[in-house]
This record gives sequence, C-alpha cells and structure tokens, in this order.
Amino acid sequence: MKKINIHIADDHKIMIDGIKAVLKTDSSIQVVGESLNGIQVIDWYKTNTSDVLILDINMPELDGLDVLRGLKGKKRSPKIIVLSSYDDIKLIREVLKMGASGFLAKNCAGESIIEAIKTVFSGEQYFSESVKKRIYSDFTGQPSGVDVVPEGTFYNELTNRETDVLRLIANEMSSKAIALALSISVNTVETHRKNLIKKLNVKNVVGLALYAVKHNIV
Amino acid sequence: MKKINIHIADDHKIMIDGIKAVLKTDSSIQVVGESLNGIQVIDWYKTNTSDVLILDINMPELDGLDVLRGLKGKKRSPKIIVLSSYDDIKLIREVLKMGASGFLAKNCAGESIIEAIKTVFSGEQYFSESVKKRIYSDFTGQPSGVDVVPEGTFYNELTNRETDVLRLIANEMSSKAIALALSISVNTVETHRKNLIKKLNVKNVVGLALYAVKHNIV
DNA sequence: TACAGGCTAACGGTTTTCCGTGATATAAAA
DNA sequence: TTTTATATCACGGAAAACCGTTAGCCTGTA
Repeated sequence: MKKINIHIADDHKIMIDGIKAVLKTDSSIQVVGESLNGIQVIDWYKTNTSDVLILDINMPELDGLDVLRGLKGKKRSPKIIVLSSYDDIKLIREVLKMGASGFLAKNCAGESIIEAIKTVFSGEQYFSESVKKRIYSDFTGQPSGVDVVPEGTFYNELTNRETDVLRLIANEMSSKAIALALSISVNTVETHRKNLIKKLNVKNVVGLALYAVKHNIV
Repeated sequence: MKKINIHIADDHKIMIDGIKAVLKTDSSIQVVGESLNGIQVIDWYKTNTSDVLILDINMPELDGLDVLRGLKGKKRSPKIIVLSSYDDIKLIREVLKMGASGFLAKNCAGESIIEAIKTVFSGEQYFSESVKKRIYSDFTGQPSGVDVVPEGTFYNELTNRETDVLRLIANEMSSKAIALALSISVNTVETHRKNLIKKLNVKNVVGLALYAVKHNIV
C-alpha cells in the first residue's frame, strides 16, 4: 500500500523530531521532508511534493500564513494541517479561507495528529477538540454570522504583509534586517512601518511592539 | 537495570507527546509523569519523584522559573533540564543559578534530549549547541570574567531610576519627553537607556518595551 | 472594464536612537 | 576610609526611525 507522504514545518527542530517520532508509530505514514521556516517550505515544494503538510503558524522569515498564500492554487499542492499555539477564531477562519484542511491547537494530543493526517488525506476537514469548541461557540454565539469585532481587531485591521513586518519589528529587528528577511526593499519595510504606526494609532516602534504583544503576533 | 525516570512539563500536549515518542526509542528511559503547567508540576512532586525533570520555561499559571524556585532545595529533587524557545544568556545564567542542570533551546535536535537526560543524570551539566555558543561568546566577549552587568539577576537588576525611565519608554515617550517629565537632561536619559539595553541584553527599544510588559512595569 | 486594496518602491529631509567614552557628586557598604 | 552603586551630564558620530508624498503593478470584485 502506498504510504501517506508528509512534510513538517516548524521552527523548533525538537518539535519536528517529536512529531516524527509520533508518526513513526503508524506504518501507513512516512515523513518525506521538513522545514524550519517558511522560505524552506516554499523552496521545497518547488521541486518536491507531499500528500500532507503539517504547518506551524509561528515561524521566522515567512510564517504559516505566508506559506499558505504561497502554495495556494499550485497544482499538486498538499493538504495542509495548520498547527498553532493560539486557537483564535479569526485565525482559524483565516487559514481555512486560505486553503487549509485542518487546524490543530498545540494543546492537542499527539495521536490526534495521526488522525488529522488520515482525515484530511481522505478529503475531509479535521479540527482538534478545543478548536471544534471554538467554532461551535462562535457559531452559536454569533448566529447572524456578523462579526462581533467590527473592524477585525486582529486579522482584519492589518494586512498579511503588515502583520509579517510587525512580527519582525517585535522581534527587535531593524528595517534593514526585516528587508533582508522578507527579500524586499528597505523602503518598502519603512512604508509598512509608517502605515502600521498610522493604522494602529501609536507613536513609534514601542507602540507597535506593545500592540504585537497584546495581539499575540509576537 | 534501573531505568531513568522522567517527568515532562510543557503547556503543549503535543510537545509532551512528541518528546515521549522520542524517548521511547531509548529503553533505559521511561516517562513517569507529565504536567501542562507549573502548578501541576509542583503538585506532582509533593507525592512523587523522578530522576530528571524536562521543564518548559513558558507555561501558564506558574512558569518554569517559578517551578525551579519551588523545587529548589527540596530533598530528593530531580535533575532539571530547562527547555526554552529563547536562549537568552541572562535566562541561561538565571536558571543555572536556580539549580537547573541543563538547558536545551527548542531548536535543538530530538536526540539531544536523550543525550541531555543521560548527561545530567550522571551528574554533569548539558547544553544544546546554540546554548553552548551563547555561553562561549558571552565568556569571550567579557574576557576578564568580570560581569559587565554586575549582579544582574534578571529580575531585580534595575535601579529605581532605570525602572522610571523604562516605564516611560514603554509609554511610547522619546528621550526628550522623558527628560522633560523627569526634569533631567536628555543625555542622562540616554545614558539610562544605554545601560538598560546592555543590562537586559536586548537589541533596542522594542526589546525594552517587551521586557517592560513581561515584568509588569508598564 | 473600472475601481479598490494591497504590495512594492523611491526620495529628501528631520528626529531619534544607539554607541563609546569619560566625568562628577553623593550616599551607602565593606 | 576606601570601595561600590547610583544618578547625573557631555560630546560626537553612525545608524535607524520617522514623515510626507508619489507611483507602478497586480488581483479580486463590482
């Protein structure tokens, strides 16, 4: 029988090794690739492919959202299971919209990752327990489907790119360093920075950093 | 042969399961307990014991540092290996001072955790590669062995005035504004700022702001 | 198709931060 | 009493942040 091929992306090597060890217990699954940041993932899928991608959201360079964007629409693109420390409802909605098939909060059990892989491989969606609860309570709590948070205090207010830049700023990186990391011009980074300061109505980088902390963008 | 007993503490269940899976590959090690936050760890050690404790620093309720403090000096206390996303030199020094025997950055490989367990169990200290580098570069950076940061104990290292300045910085104020607020010279504020950056081992104001948030100075 | 939103980029100029280095005064501790 | 810690201030130069403004390109949608 053909095995299910997996690629794992997480910035913590020890996490990757842990997941690999868990997956080794199931003979129908094999890990064929791994990445420590978003750039590596995108690169890998240029010349390789897998059935399923386990994708951490918080990664340096390019994060999970960037990767989703990068892989979206590509032919022979893998089913994607998003891994995240935070099971924010807006984040969940966002990644599903961007083509993810599953969402695992990191507080889920190890075996559930095997379950998740098999489920999304078969074409269905998979959510870990706490994520399911979030979705249900969001559903019952806001029956109209109208956003309670009008101006998307988290994922709507800022564009994806702005969030990228903000995260790196909150990582103590200078504009120059950010430009290098994202492979864009310093001018562009500064533009994003200016827009962020204006949008979030803060005075300087410190305000940006505080916002980032408050909204778990760090 | 007697096996080495391990307790694992991490707020991410999936991380615990991953580590467990890795450790299962070595027959001389067995996991006898696990915790999802600091309170559970402390509770567990009231009625149980293990040879080694794998301790994540970032946990809700009580974090790793609190646990170290709580277990310190207890008889039959385990050897402790600290797991952390950040390999900050001050944090490393701090946890060692508080009785930890090893320090693993989460970017280390999975097998190194087995190596770490055996090493600390035998009574020696263990550090993952990136941590070793940090320690060496810190050492060579200050050749005399004299601390540039005198008794910077990570928590109470700031003087009153420095705390004042830090608070205002974290309030998005510029040096000029701070000077006005405190009725001192801009030069003085800048000196404090420099000392803060050096003391707290951060790169820039952003680092200062994050520190301020983390320690409720804001 | 036209329009809006998002990403990219540039330029010139001002302000602020960052860094090293050195110095003085005072009060507490060894 | 000598040492140490704290708080104060100064200068000069490099780097980075901040500000306003403009503009081309692409994509999704009305």
